Amino acid sequence: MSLRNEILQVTKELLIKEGFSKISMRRIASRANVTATSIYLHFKNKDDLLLTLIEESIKTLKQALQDSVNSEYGLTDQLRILAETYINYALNHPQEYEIIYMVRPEEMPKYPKDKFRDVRSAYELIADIIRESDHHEYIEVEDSLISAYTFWAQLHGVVSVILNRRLDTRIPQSTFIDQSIEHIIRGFINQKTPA
Amino acid sequence: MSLRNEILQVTKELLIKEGFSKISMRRIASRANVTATSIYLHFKNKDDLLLTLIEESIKTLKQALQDSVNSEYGLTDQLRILAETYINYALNHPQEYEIIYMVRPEEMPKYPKDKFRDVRSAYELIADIIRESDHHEYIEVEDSLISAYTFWAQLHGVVSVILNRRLDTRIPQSTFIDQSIEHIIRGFINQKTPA
Amino acid sequence: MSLRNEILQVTKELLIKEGFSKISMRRIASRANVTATSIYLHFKNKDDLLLTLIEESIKTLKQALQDSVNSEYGLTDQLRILAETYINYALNHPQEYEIIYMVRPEEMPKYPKDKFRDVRSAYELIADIIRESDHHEYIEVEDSLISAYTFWAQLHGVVSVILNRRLDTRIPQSTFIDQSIEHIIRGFINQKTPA
Amino acid sequence: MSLRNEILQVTKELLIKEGFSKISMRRIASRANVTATSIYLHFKNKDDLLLTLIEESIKTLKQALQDSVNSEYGLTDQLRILAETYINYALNHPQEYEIIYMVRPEEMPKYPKDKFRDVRSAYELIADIIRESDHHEYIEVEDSLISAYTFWAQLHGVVSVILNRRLDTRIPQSTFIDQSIEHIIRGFINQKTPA
DNA sequence: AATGAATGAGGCTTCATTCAT
DNA sequence: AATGAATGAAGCCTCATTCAT
Repeated sequence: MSLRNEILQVTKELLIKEGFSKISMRRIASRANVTATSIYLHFKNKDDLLLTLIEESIKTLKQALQDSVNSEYGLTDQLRILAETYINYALNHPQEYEIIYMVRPEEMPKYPKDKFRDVRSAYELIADIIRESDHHEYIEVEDSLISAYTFWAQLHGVVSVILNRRLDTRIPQSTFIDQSIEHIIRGFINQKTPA
Repeated sequence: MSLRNEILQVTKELLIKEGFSKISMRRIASRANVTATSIYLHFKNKDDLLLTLIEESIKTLKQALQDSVNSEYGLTDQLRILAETYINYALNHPQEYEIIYMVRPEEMPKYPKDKFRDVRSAYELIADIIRESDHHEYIEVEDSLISAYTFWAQLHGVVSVILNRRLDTRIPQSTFIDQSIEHIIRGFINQKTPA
Repeated sequence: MSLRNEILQVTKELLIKEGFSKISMRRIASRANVTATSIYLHFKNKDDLLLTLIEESIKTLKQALQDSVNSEYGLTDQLRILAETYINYALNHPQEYEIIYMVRPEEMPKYPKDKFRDVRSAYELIADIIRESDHHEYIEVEDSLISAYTFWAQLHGVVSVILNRRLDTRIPQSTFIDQSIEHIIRGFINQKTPA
Repeated sequence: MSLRNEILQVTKELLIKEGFSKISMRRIASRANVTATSIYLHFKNKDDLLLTLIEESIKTLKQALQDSVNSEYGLTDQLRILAETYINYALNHPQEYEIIYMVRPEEMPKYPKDKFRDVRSAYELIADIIRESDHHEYIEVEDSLISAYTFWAQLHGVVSVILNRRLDTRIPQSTFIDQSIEHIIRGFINQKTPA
């Protein structure tokens, strides 16, 4: 593995293990068995390194979602698969997920706006799926973009609770996930609350 | 305002404006127009200061939720009101919310376990409401605790998206909130996904 | 006990328990259950407090030595009793001993010269005893002052080793003391090294 | 001179000139005309710096003692030479001596046990010499280890008095040393105190 | 491509002391 | 006689970064 990639990898690990505030050039360097100075041969500065990380992470999440799209699924199945994909990605790549969604913009100096736009395009993907669905009879879609965000927000909530270790220890994680997905999907079905 | 309160206030502001990692005793002191040393007259150390903040924030959130409980409501109404209360609290007290739920445990050295338990008791409140409801015919409650966490996770997702400024600028915040609550409540109604 | 005495007592305890460098006005105050400010009501400043401590400690050591002098003893017995008294005092009042002899003058800002002179008068006491002794046949006393210092130096060495916890744990302290006193006394007996 | 050595040297000087409690990273740096940060390029932290100093000092003392051992000497001569070597070392390397014996363990956080053992091995050296001597008829050696400690304690006392500047100014230092060595050696000769 | 040395800023914390009450 | 609030200096240490090699 090239040093550049090693640095990126190490940084991801540090991020998830010790949190954003504990990331330092020295720590990264030490983990990668190089001098802090060496990092500057591959990245302009700390911001550059972190932004590179963000970019790459966004790319892999988008790819994972796109790979789970199949026009042959019905809408419900498609949403369920998207939800599962999303949650799986987040739990299997907590570092990347952390970087994309859980690091507050304020902590990221000079986080450029076009990166944000890049992240948003992931929701467009979900919005497209909902919009293009044939199954309008089943679903509430006054506005597919809002629905996409609603869908995502709920998924993000589920993931956050787990990644932040706020889930009650008495609850098995898989049960929580299954039931959450069930709730989320059901919320999208076009049935008004019974009178 | 007493200096103690001023320090707490300033810290909250710093937290929301610049993020957790930018909080420092010097910065807090400077904002409060005192020497860093003076903070130690009111708090044992940085942890003590942050934990005080956490404790107080948890208290106010729990109070807000408790105040919104009324046994005369039907379950749906009660859940809706809880959801609204929760989201309103988070948006009106972003600093407090941030402290309670969005700061990663890793960033909080020695975050004591009993504080965690304190936070959890807020979910128990929700769990109790679901459990004690008369309206079992309407709701899926195989396990009220899991349901409470699911409910909370979804609310947390909605709040996170907004507080983290990840909501698409084309979407009005209030519309997003209303629709999200609708989805969440609907997900709890006892209707299986149509075959 | 008056607060003034309480402060002196607490300071002595701190000195022996935590070492000179750990003594601080705040720590002293906290141990005495008063505010740091209160110390300044009884002592001009930290130096004043420490010097008071020194003065009082010197006084008690001198008194102990003087009390162990009895003109009816023979020289050897008198020296042995002085040695025992000295070592006992040091071990029973380690704080005072520490203050008098083991704190380096450099650590004690503005340690006044007349205080040093006061300490020295303790050796004069020993010197006097040696000088006035009838038993010149037994002892090497070309210069009683030097002898007094030699005597003291050896006692001090014994005490230092114990107080500094440098004595090998395999050696019982009492055995070490007994044997040391034996050696010291014997060194004073007027017998040339066998050819 | 390398900065590392310069730092060690400067620290030794500070120790003897201002005392242990006045040693600070800033002061050391300032004396060495570098930033405090630079010290950390050569030593992990303050303890590491001090322990390095200790280790090196112990090594040189042990070497000096070992070099003065010669199996051709008689015991008395050997002890006298050891005593002279010891005192000479202490007076010529006061900083090192200070570090090894006069700094209280309490002041030295995390002073590792194996370092203590290292120091002790110096006494074992003396104990060995006494034990292996042919001249048992002349000497009291119920327990050579205790004798070694007694011997050392007395030497240490002599050195302490001088290094702590407690020797009466009327007494020439060399006279004091000569006479002290005489006393110490004589104390070891196998003659009971006359009845 | 990589390093070692260095720095200035800033992190948390404790210090002795003063001042108004 | 005692306190609480406050300060400026200093303690140890880590940071991101630069520069010469």
